[in-house]
Amino acid sequence: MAKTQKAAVLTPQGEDFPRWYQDVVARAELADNGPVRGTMVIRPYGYAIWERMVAELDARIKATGARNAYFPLFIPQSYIEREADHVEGFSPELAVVTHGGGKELEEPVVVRPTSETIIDSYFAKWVQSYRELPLLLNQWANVVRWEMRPRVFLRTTEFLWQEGHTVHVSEQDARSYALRILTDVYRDFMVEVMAVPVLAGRKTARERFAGANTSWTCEGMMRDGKALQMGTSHELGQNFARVFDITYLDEAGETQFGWQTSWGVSTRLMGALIMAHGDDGGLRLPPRLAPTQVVVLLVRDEDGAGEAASAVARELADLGLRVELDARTDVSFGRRAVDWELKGVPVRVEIGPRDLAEGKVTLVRRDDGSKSPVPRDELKTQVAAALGAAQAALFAQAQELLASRTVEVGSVDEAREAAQSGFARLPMSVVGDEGETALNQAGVTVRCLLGPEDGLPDPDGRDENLAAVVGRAY
RNA sequence: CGGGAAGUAGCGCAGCUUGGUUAGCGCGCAGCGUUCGGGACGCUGAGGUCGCGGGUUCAAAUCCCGCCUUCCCGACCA
Repeated sequence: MAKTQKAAVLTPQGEDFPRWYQDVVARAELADNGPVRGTMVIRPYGYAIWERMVAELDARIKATGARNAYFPLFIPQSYIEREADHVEGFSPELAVVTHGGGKELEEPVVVRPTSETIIDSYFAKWVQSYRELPLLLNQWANVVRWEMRPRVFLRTTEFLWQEGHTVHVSEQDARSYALRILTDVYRDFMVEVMAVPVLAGRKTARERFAGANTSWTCEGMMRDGKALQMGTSHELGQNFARVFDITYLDEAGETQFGWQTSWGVSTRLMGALIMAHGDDGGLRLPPRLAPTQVVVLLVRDEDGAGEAASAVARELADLGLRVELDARTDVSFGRRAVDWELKGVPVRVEIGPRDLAEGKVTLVRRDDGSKSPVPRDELKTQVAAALGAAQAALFAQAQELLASRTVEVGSVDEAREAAQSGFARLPMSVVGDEGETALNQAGVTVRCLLGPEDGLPDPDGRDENLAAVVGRAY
């Protein structure tokens, strides 16, 4: 094969991280921009990854007892306006429909930015007795929040998500459910499937969801040291129950307002996946999430290599792995190798005449680029081992990044400085309200509050007694 | 929404300052041939309302006005 100059596949991360991100999205065929500002087209490969996320999350959500339902895209404008904090938080980013059927509507309808108000108006109708609680619902839907500064997957005007909405008999019950979602659904998925270490903590008052009493979050660190809020779970108290009149009769026959939660993760997780693991060669997918875990790459169809490649692909698929066979020998080997690397497929099995003659195949790991000859009869165990090792290695690398770019500081000034390259930790009592304002003015925010040993804070604990993690965020 | 940059073939760009034949180049794409273990090479070829709308002019990719979109930096958010 003629030697040619190896052009950079992507803008290197170190040169221009945002540009690198754009390049990956385009070259790995994840998404395109839509024609309307802030909208996106999710391409088949990107959507396949999202579908894997949905499958894993949906199973965990259902394991907590929630069931799926679907509520309308259009919400009467008056609904949104009922809860004061909620209106104030969302009105700047609402898309409002004023015309329908060729006529001006008597009451404009809002395209849902989130569904608390419409779902709660039905909860009010459905909930009668303490015997029916808790009521645990989830919906997979698209929502619209008009964005000033859109960025594919991270901040789009329309995005896909899951939003859970629940009603409980007590504050305690609502709280423990909100926390269960945070840890057993979100954190578990992010850590175990996405291989992204996250800090699970509480939001400060000013970072809270519009209408919530308490917001809990999972924050991840991207490879450029910036924070990404990957999922949130909110305790809504009785705020919405009071305005939507969600009441039930308790055991004593007394009328009570319900206690509520809401929680969501979105296609922003795609951005987290890209930026937490991607390198200069493109995406690096953790095997548990990858739509294709193993690609069997036929080098050249000679001496029975083609048959051998199909046999290997079948063999691996029979193990229950997600396998793809690439027998496109009319496309050069190098090009195909680069393409699969861009797409982040965790393990590649290369088979050509040379391997065949030696009774082996070549196993290549995407996460570290290692190549090793593997005897045919050891292939199954070696592939399984490589997948396990790749999953662990990606998590370990991300964890090391988080650890090495998080520093303990003692003042707001030091925190602002440290946040330029990662996270800073300091007591919230040192930050205070003025400190938080000062940080915000420098483009830095308190990402979350943590308890002792980086654990979840005591829900009743005061902010001043907690550790603040501050950083720049997407 | 404020400040900056940019929209010319699928992608990346030149041409615009100083208006004037048929709008070029690289990559990609199609056909044929030679290749084939890390983005192969040659030949032939297809592909363009120059972002959209208006204006100036005998003549606009080029000059003027408006709008849309994208990227970067700030205020809001999953």
